Amino acid sequence: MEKRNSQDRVLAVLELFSETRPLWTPDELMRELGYTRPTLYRYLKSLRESGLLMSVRGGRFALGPKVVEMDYLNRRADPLVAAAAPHLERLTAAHPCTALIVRWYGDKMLCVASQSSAPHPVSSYPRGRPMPMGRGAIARSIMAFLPKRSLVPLLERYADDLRSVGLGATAEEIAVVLKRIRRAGVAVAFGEVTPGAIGIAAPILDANYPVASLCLTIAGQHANGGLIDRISGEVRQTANLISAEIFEENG
Amino acid sequence: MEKRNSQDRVLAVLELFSETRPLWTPDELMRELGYTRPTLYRYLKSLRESGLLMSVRGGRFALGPKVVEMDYLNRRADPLVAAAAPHLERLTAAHPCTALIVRWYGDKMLCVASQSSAPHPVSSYPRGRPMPMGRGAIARSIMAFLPKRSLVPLLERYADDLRSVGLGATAEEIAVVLKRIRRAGVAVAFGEVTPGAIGIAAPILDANYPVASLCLTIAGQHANGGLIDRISGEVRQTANLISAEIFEENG
DNA sequence: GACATAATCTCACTATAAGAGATTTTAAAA
DNA sequence: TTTTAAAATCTCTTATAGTGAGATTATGTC
Repeated sequence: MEKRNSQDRVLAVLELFSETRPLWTPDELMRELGYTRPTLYRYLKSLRESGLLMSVRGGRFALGPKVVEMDYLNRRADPLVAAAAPHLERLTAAHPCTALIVRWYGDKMLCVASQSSAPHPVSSYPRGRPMPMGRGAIARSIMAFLPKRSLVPLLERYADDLRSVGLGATAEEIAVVLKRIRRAGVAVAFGEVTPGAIGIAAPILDANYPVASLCLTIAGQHANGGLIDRISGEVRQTANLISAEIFEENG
Repeated sequence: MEKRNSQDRVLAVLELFSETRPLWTPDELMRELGYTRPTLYRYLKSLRESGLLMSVRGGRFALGPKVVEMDYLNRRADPLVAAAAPHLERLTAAHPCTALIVRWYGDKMLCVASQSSAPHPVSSYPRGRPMPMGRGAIARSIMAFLPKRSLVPLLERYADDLRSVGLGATAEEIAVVLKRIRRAGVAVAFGEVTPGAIGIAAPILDANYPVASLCLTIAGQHANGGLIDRISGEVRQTANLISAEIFEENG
């Protein structure tokens, strides 16, 4: 891997922790990162002392309590979470549904706020869990607004998923679909993430860049075309309100 | 402040974010940390690119989405959270109460898991929010087991709080109370954190060091001496089970 | 007590970080 | 639109720290 400065090297340790691999031994970290033993132990010492990592049984490391505290601070401070809360309240009062705010960062999407008025809400993607990028309304509502330079690598990476949900077989076909979504200002997906559910999502934009998406999920069995159209309008409008409130001047 | 290595200097930026001050401008960060402008901007660039910080309106920074994702990973990976879950389930089924696991790290306590069977549970201390150190059963259950070297600075720092809840007026008096708690293996507090509530807490120990506490909170109006004694026994026993399961060999 | 592994230390060498000051970019005001 | 101010980045010299090989210590197991 290319040479990096020291601060990036220590932060790179944190990048390794994932859902499929939440625990690491020092030897594994050394091998994966290419660091020597003294270097890695110096970084682990700093990360442990700051609370970002903690030791767990078997000589392994996990993300630590500082992370738990910082997430609490983020929940409290994120203007997007604050601005969205009354809108989620209103939308879930108006329809039996789940309403989510999903942030797009780096190349991941994750839910940062949600409310539900559905009878038995079960969230496969609770706050913080990265969502699948190649499928669903949320992903498409974001992709539709990404600049080409960011979009092209994503389309390549998720080509199989995009093909398998019937979005298109070629880059040209996919581009056509995304253009249509951009014009509509909203994306709709049927059962792509959660079987039997309809997702309706619109992007939240900061200077035309999609930083997040607002999504409503409803049960397929209750839906007809008219309802979907109405909810689509509300979702688009609400996403625009949130965008204006946070990211436009004099908002 | 004393000289620190680069990795600690960059992590020190993250330390500044707190509940009372969740947003910072670069100028404020420079002043508080004593860093020059180019140095701080280099650190901010790394932290922003890793997702640990994000820009919000008005040229300020907040903790970013990476923190939200890492908290999710911590919830999934923390063996304490996993080991405690069935016990919290059992305890909240047996009594109308709120049951919590609170981790002790650095000099802070924060809730990492909770369940409630109380009729109207309202948590003043949701996951991640630091809890007051000078008052309540949880704090005392932890303090009672801290080594003297860690305990003495804490007693000094929270002397006023400790006095105002009637624990003792002098270090000697407080030491007597903490010794009694250590012998009992459990601490009980009446209305010190949440008015009208009784807290009953026992430490979770790793090699005799208190890394966490298990606490049950019940409504004061339902309690009598016999119930408190019974719940105290269950809390102590459950905390010991959890300690054994996670921190003792062949657990 | 012996042995193996985990973790830390030492120090010479190498590389990078820091920061003063300059420059560029961005935002705001006129 | 222009001007001004502030935010942010860049350059480059100097100073400092980081790296890692190998040694040593600490810890755990048999």
